[in-house]
Amino acid sequence: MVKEKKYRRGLIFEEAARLFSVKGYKATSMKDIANALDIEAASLYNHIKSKQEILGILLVSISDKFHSSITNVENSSYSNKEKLKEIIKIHIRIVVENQNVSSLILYNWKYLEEPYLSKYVESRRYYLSVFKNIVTKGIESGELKMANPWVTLNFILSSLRWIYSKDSYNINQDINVVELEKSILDFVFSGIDP
Amino acid sequence: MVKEKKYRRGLIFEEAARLFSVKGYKATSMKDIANALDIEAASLYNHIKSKQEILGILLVSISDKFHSSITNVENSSYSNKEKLKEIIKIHIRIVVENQNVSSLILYNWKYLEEPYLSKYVESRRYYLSVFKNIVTKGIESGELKMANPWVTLNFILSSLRWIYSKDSYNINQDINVVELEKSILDFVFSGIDP
DNA sequence: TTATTTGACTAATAAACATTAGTTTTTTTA
DNA sequence: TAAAAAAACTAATGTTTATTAGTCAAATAA
Repeated sequence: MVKEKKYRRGLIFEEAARLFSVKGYKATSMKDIANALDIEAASLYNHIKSKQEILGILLVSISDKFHSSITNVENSSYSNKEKLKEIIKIHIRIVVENQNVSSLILYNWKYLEEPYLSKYVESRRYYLSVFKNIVTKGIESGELKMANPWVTLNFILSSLRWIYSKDSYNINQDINVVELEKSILDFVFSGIDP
Repeated sequence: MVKEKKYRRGLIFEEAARLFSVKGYKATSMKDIANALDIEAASLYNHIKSKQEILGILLVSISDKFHSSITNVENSSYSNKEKLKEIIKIHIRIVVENQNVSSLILYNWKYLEEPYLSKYVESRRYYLSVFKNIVTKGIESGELKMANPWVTLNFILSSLRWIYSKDSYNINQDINVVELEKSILDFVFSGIDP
């Protein structure tokens, strides 16, 4: 054995996440992952059950983070508007701190199979329903602009999408996370008009 | 020959675009496309050169639409703010009218190979640079909120992303294109605050 | 009607793929 | 130092993949 034992499995997940994120799940072969770790493809199976298991565990882990964070906010005593701000901030943090895994949410969750698929879809559905609920109540109470809640929800979530990709945003380069949060919150709440 | 001759090639592109959009380029096999058209996979090659050619032509065609639309706006005599509004409107129209092909822009352009890749990347680069230029000038002239032009650009473009996907937005169901344009412009310019 | 073109077919190929089985080497533990 | 466990290896499997070659039938043009 050349590499330290304990972290082997973790390294596989890390490297797989990076490759899935760059090339996509389907375009990443077991050989690609193995090469990146300087071992043979077959050796991966001493640590993991299947390629599908890697994707499944990665996506369930990240959706758990979103799940628990929105539950915390929902159970807080904030106003709807404050809840929304908090959700957006935490959303940004989770994505920035788990860039490779997070980006799988945008596209590669498609390639999940059972039982991971059901778990993931349910977790996502829950997140969206709590999010939408807060938006709806915010609109009803006049804290947010009168508009279609579905469109509002999609606008907010969608406007966060660019932070998922490394080409359009590099954390260590242009702007830090705090500034990023501030800019995005400002845009989402008051738009680009001066 | 059972099917009408003239439209065969067009139908292949149409069906491929639909499948690429739903399953992804890598996960769509030539057999999938052929099955959807009730022919054998090998028969496709009487009409097209390769799977890669299909993706290439689809993506070049849509990026040409974006290219020419932004050139038209850039050459107009509108103010920067009006230009921006116009770009957003046209962007929405193009996506709504070419949903399957447009959605390939978000992810599947990754699978382009040369010479399509270079053409596509250059066209995209041009679009972004003109867009950013208008944003930058808008900020400098005080027509837009003082902020990082790069962040502003990404916020705007990103906030349009949800209209690419059919699950989150169905044209014939909830809301029509004109309403959609109105809502999005309102959110982008003045945010969700009342 | 005949000749030509178009578009379907079958069959075959070579490469890439995820995964299994069995073996050997390396590391850790007792 | 010996035994146990962990993790690498080689070899092989069956499947799926895009694509080519060659053939044949139907539609169109002469």
